[in-house]
Amino acid sequence: MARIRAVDRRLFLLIEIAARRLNREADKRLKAEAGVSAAQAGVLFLLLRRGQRRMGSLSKTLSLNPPAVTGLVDRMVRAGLVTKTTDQTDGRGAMVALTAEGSEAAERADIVLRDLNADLEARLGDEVSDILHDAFTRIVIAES
Amino acid sequence: MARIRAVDRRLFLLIEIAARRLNREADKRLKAEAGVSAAQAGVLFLLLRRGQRRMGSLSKTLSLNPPAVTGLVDRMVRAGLVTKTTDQTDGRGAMVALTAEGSEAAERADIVLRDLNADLEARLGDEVSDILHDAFTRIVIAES
DNA sequence: CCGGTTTCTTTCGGAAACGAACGAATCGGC
DNA sequence: GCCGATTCGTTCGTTTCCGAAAGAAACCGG
Repeated sequence: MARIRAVDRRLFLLIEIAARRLNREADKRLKAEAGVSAAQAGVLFLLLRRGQRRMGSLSKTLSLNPPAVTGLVDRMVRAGLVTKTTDQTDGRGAMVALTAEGSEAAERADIVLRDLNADLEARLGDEVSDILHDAFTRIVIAES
Repeated sequence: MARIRAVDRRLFLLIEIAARRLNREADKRLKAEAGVSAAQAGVLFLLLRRGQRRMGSLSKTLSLNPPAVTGLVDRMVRAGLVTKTTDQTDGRGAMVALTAEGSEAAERADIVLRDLNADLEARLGDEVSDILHDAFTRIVIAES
């Protein structure tokens, strides 16, 4: 409790700490139950829901700098989760798609994410969850 | 907007993306106006408010793993912002304290943080800010 | 059809974070 | 007083992310 008061009235710092905790918890569970990291799960989730996507699209959707996407996808290719090929309609673009193995991992990750989400929302309560959802959606949309 | 729907109903992913955005924005402003990174600002803020602290205390308060604190503080020592000495009362402990230069940087960082906080709260509104504050405090406290 | 611009991605160097494993110092039971 | 257990911090190797700059491909005005 005393620990909290130290960052009291700095919502910004509080969000960083909370995000770190949530990410650590999610990463641990995802690695144990789906065999992928939290960052990789974000990519898998998108590909599962929206189909194959270009690097730039992943970068924008996940709000990651292009170099971060390059590294992340490269490790996923090495792990056999996705393939990276040249976009047929635009030779500059690189298209990322799930492999069979990647699809299975994505399904498992999806279950874990759903579970984590349920836990989190249960901890917060429905009303607060909705407000948080709106607030963060606004932050993510803002100046995009 | 379409971009948001992709992570819709995954509060967890939304928080991660939002935290990344906020951190990137804060890091840029802190580097420009206070000459320190966002991670360093967190340490400076704590030392300014609570006085010298041991590594383990920083680790717990900021919810960072011990190795992360070692690296962070080492870079800050190299930058002349803090000193690291052996705790007099316990030879195992390492005490971290602000230098004169560090104090000045901490004051500047504090101003920037206050500013960022005001921006964020203005964007969210008072009521939502309070709810968010409570919610994240609960997350940070939980199972600590 | 061709040089310049724009768009997309990668390379580079560094900061920040993690888990696992290790060494040093203290503490506690005997 | 001593020795095992605990606590504290660091080292190691890896992942994830950033900004800046370079490289490659497509587009476009003349």
